[in-house]
Amino acid sequence: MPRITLPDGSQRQYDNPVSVYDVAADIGPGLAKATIAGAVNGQRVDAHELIEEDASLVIYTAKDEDGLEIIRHSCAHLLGHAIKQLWPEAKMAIGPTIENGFYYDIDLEHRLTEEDLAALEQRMVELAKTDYDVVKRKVNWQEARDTFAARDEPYKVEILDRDIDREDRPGLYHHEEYIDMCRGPHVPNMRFCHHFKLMRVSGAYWRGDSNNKMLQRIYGTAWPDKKQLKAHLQFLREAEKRDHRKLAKKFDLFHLQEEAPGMVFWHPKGWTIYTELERYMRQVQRQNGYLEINTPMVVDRTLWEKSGHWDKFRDDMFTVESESRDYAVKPMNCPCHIQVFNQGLKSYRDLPLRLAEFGSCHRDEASGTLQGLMRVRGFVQDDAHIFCAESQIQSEVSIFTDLLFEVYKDFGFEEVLIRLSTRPEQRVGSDEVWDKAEQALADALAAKELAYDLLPGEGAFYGPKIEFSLKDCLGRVWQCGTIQVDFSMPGRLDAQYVAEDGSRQVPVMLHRAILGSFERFIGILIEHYEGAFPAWLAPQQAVVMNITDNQADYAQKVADSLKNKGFRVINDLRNEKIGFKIREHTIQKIPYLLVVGDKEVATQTVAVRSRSGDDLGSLSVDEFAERLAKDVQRRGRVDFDN
RNA sequence: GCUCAUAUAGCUCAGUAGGUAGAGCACUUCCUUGGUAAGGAAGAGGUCACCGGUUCAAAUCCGGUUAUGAGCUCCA
Repeated sequence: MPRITLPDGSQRQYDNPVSVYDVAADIGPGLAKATIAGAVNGQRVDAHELIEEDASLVIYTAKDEDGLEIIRHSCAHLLGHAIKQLWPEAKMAIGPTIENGFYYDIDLEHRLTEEDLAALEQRMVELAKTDYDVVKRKVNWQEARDTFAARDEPYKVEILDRDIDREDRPGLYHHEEYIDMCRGPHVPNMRFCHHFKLMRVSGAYWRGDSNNKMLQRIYGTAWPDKKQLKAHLQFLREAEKRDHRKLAKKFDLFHLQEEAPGMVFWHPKGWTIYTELERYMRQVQRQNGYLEINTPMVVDRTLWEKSGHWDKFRDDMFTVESESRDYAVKPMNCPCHIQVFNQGLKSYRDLPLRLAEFGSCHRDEASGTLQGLMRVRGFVQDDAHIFCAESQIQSEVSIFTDLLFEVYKDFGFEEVLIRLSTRPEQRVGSDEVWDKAEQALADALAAKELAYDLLPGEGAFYGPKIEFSLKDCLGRVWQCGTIQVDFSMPGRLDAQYVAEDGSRQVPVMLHRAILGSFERFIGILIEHYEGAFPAWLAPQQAVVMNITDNQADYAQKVADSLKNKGFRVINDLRNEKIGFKIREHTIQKIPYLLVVGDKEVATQTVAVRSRSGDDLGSLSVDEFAERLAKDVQRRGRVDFDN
């Protein structure tokens, strides 16, 4: 006699066990029809699973996040159903949901082409159109294994053998003749899976291990209705236009070329953004107790051996040889910073000592990992190392976190993902030391009440880290800021200080960066602003345009006067119509367009237009300069120009 | 590094079934001096990524290399 409590607090009493679907039908036929699955006492279950005891129940429809995820998961099964019809020899691996969709990894000799993908999608459409019922059967472990062994599905058998307890009762979902194994829940009927699209095929290692066979991964996106599917595809098309590599060409910011893969040729406009960013970071660091240094780019191999980097990263380091000595181009700055720390005897009074460097680093990243500005081989970190006593860790982490968010605010970033990465398998330092380091970071985050994800095993080899990540135009996550506790390297490289009691102590080192690298951060910024940089970063802040040759001298004078005030101003005195010039510079997203005709010459003003097309009226040059100065001062904190 | 795809003028792209390359924009020159998103005309510009093979003949077919893109692995 189960008593069912619904989310609104109402209760329903039944004489016999009921399914989620039964309760939905009891509430109304519309809800019954829309029911995908449910949650009984917080546990997700299939629509037809029976509830025997008193329970709370949430009913999922396509409108719920959970319902949508189930739809996506079932689309993966649908893909499996279609694959096995078209390529019966395909071996099915796993088919989970991901953001916006799903994928299925399959082992298939035949290489799937674009046309195959279209044919596969077509078959999925046909299968889904029949609105067949999905039937779940819970079986014992042996029956599940026999089922997949009989169907020649070695990956499913391996999953059962390795990952599923012999006492478990795996769920077998029957999609007509196709059977998939899944914890579920899944949709009760394929009518929920009508709005999907297969996106691409790529390689993926079985169990995510590059020593294993590479399977073919088929990606799809799925939505509750046609409208949302269309909207998503539209979003992808729009995102493509914001791609920083595309915008870099459009705005002439930088280029990459074959002779220097993963290394950036900055053009004047891109380099202006870079140097303004650097100037800003230098100011931030000076105001926050950092001392800027600079260290060599090419350093003897023995230092890297001592630091431990040679052991772990030698394949990814560029090396050079000179007069029978081996050097490495520095892949990171920390060992060099310790060399600076080690000069002269340090006292506890010197701590925390914050050494900063815009450190140029090179890493010989695997060719397949390179990606525009986001993943490069040559880059500059806004790096700093804080040498401190153990007792100072938490406050330093805390101060740093505040500073990072202050900086990110200046760019208007709203979504920052925070993650705590803990000890990896290959590491240096004792477990005791790792315990302390991980605790220190967790405590600092807790004290700030910052929400974060835990990434076990993802830490650096010398210590755990907090990562602060931003998203690109497609929602891909890129680590930018970081702070890492390191109890190991200072000791390995003989750093010490004299403590209050006169004893020699090894300092703790905090590795930290706010932007991460200028390259990646600028890549993110280009996409974030879609090329419409706020005035303080805009390569060109204003353009002066004359209407006819008559005003050329005055236009030149206006531009010169603004340049003398320190602004980045260009003039456009070409023999073109004003509409043409406005169009060009609007497309180039220069914040301010200054038009001068006879009227402006007579009144000694400029007619100001914003890149968003607003007429800001006639201003004297001084008035305009004041306005621009204000914009520069407030940086990106306010979205002032839209 | 692995899987798949791509590589044609400065940019965006076309080039059907192998017969030594086209468009638009940009560029140069000339005309036009025009008040807020494209005025007109003419001209110049390419060893079709690179190396090799097949062929009478290769941008086109085949093999390799490099780079790029998507994803996987990696990421100090």
